[in-house]
Amino acid sequence: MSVFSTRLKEARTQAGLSQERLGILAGIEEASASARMNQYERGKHHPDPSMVERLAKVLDVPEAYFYCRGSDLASLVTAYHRASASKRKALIASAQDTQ
Amino acid sequence: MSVFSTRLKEARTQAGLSQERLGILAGIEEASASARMNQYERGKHHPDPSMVERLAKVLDVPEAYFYCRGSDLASLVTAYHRASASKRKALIASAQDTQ
DNA sequence: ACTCAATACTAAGTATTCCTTAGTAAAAAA
DNA sequence: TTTTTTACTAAGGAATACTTAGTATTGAGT
Repeated sequence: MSVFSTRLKEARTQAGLSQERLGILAGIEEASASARMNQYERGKHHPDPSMVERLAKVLDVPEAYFYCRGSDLASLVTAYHRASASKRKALIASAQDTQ
Repeated sequence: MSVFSTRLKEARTQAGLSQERLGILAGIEEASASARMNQYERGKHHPDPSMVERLAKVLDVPEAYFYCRGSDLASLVTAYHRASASKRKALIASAQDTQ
């Protein structure tokens, strides 16, 4: 399965949403939400950037999350996304310093 | 301009490559590398995941980099990508702990 | 086990987007 | 200024996504 599919399913199940419900919340027509979301999650098709943005918003993850290969990086970007401004600053700072 | 376009140009110029040269290094036919890369960088078209992967490899960034809205997150994921295993571990750890 | 409802999934055709071709425009180097 | 490199674009053919119309599968309730 593709990285995108894996992360999408991960975040969706975490949020406790069905494929169809997530699609509707992200603005897809009711009639096609189920099929489209399933195609994304099975890796049959890949959504365009504006759909990725809407999915990210509903799931409270940054768009970058969907493209993280390792679960370690995925958790890092999600933690950063959900963190306070001061914690974000601390993370950036420690990422910058060599060693 | 789209987030993708912005990050692509940023990493390409950082690497000191022309649009065409980057495209060729990423495996695009010489004849169409210039046009395609320009379309990506101007936001006219968006490459599929396998092309994103090849561009990321050439530019030494994680795929997620191209989808980072803020330059702060972009620098975080790039730093993580280029860091040693032990530094990665440290970043993950500090991201996990609350506060 | 059986039924009903919800959820997951799929094929096929139309709609949309991308990739290639064939160039022009702009910038940099000689 | 001329040449070369780099950036950029329109248009059509090629490939991919979206919609429709369903079929499986799972889970809850009886």
